[in-house]
Amino acid sequence: MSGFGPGDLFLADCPARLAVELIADKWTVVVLAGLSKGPVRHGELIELIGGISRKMLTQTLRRLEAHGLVRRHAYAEVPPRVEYELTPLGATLIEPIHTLTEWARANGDAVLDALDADPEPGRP
Amino acid sequence: MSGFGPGDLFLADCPARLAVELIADKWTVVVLAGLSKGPVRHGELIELIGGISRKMLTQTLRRLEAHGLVRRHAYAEVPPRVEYELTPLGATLIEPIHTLTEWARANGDAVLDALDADPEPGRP
DNA sequence: AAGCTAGGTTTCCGACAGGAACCAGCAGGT
DNA sequence: ACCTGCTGGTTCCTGTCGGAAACCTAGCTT
Repeated sequence: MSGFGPGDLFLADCPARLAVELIADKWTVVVLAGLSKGPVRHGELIELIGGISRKMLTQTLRRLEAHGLVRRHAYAEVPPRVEYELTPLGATLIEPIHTLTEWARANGDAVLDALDADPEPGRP
Repeated sequence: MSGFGPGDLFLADCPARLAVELIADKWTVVVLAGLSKGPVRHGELIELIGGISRKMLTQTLRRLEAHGLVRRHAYAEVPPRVEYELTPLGATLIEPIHTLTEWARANGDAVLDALDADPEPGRP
């Protein structure tokens, strides 16, 4: 059943758990996907992603930068220009994320169907 | 660079985005990993995972159940016994999650190092 | 002088995460 | 009879977080 071994399951405190919490965030995965094609500007990400506020974009990018997954490059121009790109470490995260989004693309509808069929309003 | 195509990046509203938001939650990934070995009881998950409250466990499981990824089985015994197990759909999610946790296990320390080296407290 | 640009920050408010305490319902001990 | 314990779940309360909108910087254009 392709599971995780007994002590293999990451419990509290192990670094795997921290890393999972890193990306288990509403926007992180989407932002990383947006960066996967190469350097992108702040504004480009805003309209590429759709639905994210500037505040959350900046916040997410700063956190990724602090974790060494993203590098920020600000050009001293007017109007200002800022580009973000994945670090080598960050690039290694694209593959797992890609696996995930492929699953989502394949099974998203099934999830939607279940959600649509299930809604037992009350449970005694 | 193994990216996502131009229109391939999931934007708002596509089902992939919804599915990603499904699992982009603090506990969902960990709970699914905990279920990957077969039927597990509520209390077992509590102590297996460590750090999750009963409330959040129940909440997460209910949501996964509503999305068709988990099935709940309550035995009419005393003391009560409730087991949770993955549905076939839910089982298909284990592989992507496994890819993710493998990445986490391999790169968790690098992330920790970056986090530890970076902390530029203030940016003007 | 007013307005545009692009990235970022601040302010405010509603929603939610999370811990602690409580509940149901019956078995077994005293 | 009474009390206590086991297990899963729910309610209450509070700290934190997400999101919208306004404001900021700093130069160039009108």
